[in-house]
Amino acid sequence: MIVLDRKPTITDVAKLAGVSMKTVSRVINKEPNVRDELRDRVLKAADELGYQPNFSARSLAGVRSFQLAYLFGDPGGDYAHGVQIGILDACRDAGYHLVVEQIDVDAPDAAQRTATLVAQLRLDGVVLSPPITDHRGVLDALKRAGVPYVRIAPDEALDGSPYVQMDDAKAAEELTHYLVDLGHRDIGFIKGHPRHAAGRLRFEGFRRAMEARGLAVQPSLVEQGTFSYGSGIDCAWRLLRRRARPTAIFASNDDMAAAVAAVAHESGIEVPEDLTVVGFDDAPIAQVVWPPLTTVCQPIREMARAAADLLIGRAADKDRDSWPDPVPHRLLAHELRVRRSSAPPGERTVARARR
Amino acid sequence: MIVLDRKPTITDVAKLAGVSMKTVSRVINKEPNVRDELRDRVLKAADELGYQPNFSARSLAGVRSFQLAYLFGDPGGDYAHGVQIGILDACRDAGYHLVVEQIDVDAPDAAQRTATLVAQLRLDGVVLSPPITDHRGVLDALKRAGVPYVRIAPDEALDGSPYVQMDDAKAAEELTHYLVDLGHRDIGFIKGHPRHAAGRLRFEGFRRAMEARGLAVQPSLVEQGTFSYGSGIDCAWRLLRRRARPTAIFASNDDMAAAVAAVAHESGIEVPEDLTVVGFDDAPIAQVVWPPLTTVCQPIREMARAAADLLIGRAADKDRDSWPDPVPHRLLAHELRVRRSSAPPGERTVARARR
DNA sequence: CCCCATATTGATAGCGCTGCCAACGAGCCG
DNA sequence: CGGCTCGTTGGCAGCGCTATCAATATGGGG
Repeated sequence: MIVLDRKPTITDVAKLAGVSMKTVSRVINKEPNVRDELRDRVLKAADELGYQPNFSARSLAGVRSFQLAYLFGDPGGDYAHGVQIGILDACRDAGYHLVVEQIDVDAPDAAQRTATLVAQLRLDGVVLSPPITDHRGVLDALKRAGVPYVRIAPDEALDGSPYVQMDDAKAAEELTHYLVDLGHRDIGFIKGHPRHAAGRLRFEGFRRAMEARGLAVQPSLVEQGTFSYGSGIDCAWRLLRRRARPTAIFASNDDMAAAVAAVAHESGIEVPEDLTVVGFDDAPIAQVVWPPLTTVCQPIREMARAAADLLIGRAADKDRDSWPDPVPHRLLAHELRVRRSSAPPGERTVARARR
Repeated sequence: MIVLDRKPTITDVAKLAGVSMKTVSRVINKEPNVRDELRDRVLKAADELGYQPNFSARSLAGVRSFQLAYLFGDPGGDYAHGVQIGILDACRDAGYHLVVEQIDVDAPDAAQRTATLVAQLRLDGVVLSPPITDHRGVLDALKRAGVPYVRIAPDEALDGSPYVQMDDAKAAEELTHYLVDLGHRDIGFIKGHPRHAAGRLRFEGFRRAMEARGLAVQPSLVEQGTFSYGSGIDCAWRLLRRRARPTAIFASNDDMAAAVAAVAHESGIEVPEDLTVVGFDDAPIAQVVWPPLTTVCQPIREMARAAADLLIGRAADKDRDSWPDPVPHRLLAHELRVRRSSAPPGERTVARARR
């Protein structure tokens, strides 16, 4: 181990290894056409000096920056945090760094903020998650700047950019079939935020499954939520104080399902004895409320990882200035998680619902 | 608005404004000693071109990078997310960017990962939150690299670096006094992770308050948790199946308090009628369990903001290569949040506890 | 045995910006 | 009025790296 009075540069490594700077650069960047002997010498020299490339210089001089950015909207979310962890997994493996930025979807300057970000930082790619994944202005700013981006769980998939998603509709179908198989007929549904694709798709899956079983979706049992716990509380009250109360409630996410459980509890309705409650996402809250929620596990972390990997892979593929055709996308598998918030409807509750 | 066929550079702005690059640089960086007239001309030119400085070039050429990093350990946490939002608030205002990195405290390469990070990226500062805020190896790596850092809620405050915290002990004292004032005498306590300062301080505050009121801390009513929901479950079981059950339980954070509420519920013990449960932090979970938890609001976001502001302020203060004396630190105010999980002990429960 | 395609290596010119220092004028003191 | 400081502006080197292209070596076909 050799210690310099300053951070070692590529020049130091080159001198020590007795090769040119360019050869060192080739080795560091794993470029081909370097003899094994030289490669070893360079690697050894770099190791002895504890050399680490300077990312600012790299991105200034070259076409790659080894930097991704993650734009998220929701300042509160487990969701955003999960996505971030997934991206970081990918970055760690690829030697990338991650810059994060929080952008309020409803702020008028969302697009401007995005434009500024990509103008100041050379980025190899940007990952977007809902709700900004569907923000026109943000997408346009990215497109104009020529920065590749991948959308997670996008609304209109067809903006020509790659995306990563799970099959929300199919998962909702499966969950609904599960409820019907338990014996539920009068199933309440709490929709998600109208602007989120996931919300629409989950309802669509529910609708399809009900239809497939010859059951009607009763409009009076469908409430419009926004994915927030608070909206779940409101919807739950409306649903539970009907005289013909449903025997099961399908909430479009776990936050709202947790809210339903809370309202039920407060109303003296036992879950799952008097009411089955199911959620969606398998968020942390699902295992922390009483009873733990039956839900669908959304592979957030894996989706985010896949998104970042697409970006990193593309950046590695030099001299490409557009995505391959067809545009890459990934569909990740979900999984039904049956916990204690679901059970067959009791006699009592069926009678009440039928009344 | 003038459009070039490439991103405008400082040279473009200089030409348009009819001044030297250096003057543009001065204006962009808000340096003094530029005549107002020139400043206006430069600003106007920059605006017309839509000029944005290139951060890579800035950090390569200069001594500032306008970049902070946030190192966090816990991959699951609301806490880490809250801190991040606070840092982003500060960054947004100061025109900084934030790089994030997740480092497992227990991984043997934590220090190495930190060293690599700071060797690759020129950083104006690093924010640390528990538990890595107390990781010796990480702190040493930062010190060796000469990168300023601020610790949030540090354990041993005296490593000579600035820190931001709340008064955990005092808050715990207040919460305990509140419980005693309600009439509770037999109060169970669930400690936090032994390696976290916050855990120790909260217990210390509890102990002091009990002593001040002439009450004994019963060792049999003190359990060691780890801040996790799961550990809360275990501790709650142990506490609640004693024949002399406490009338109140003080959990060192909200996750564990939520666990206590869940166990109580499962055991047929009503909260708060049969058992008062209080937590700490005012995490999202506190308002999402039933009943909502009485807790102490920890100003995470503000603490993080303050930490980032210290770093940014120091970076702005050119040619300083160490912190001013005395080393800056901030103590932020907490607040008691009384919700529905706490009530005076009922006759029945007092009788049982006394038995 | 020569020529050209291919593999391997090096020299050099910047990338866009800031640090340093020189240049210049104005104001001030003695 | 000389010599000084201070405020203001510009010139230029160079941060650490990669892209480009030239230079050289290697090998096969004609």
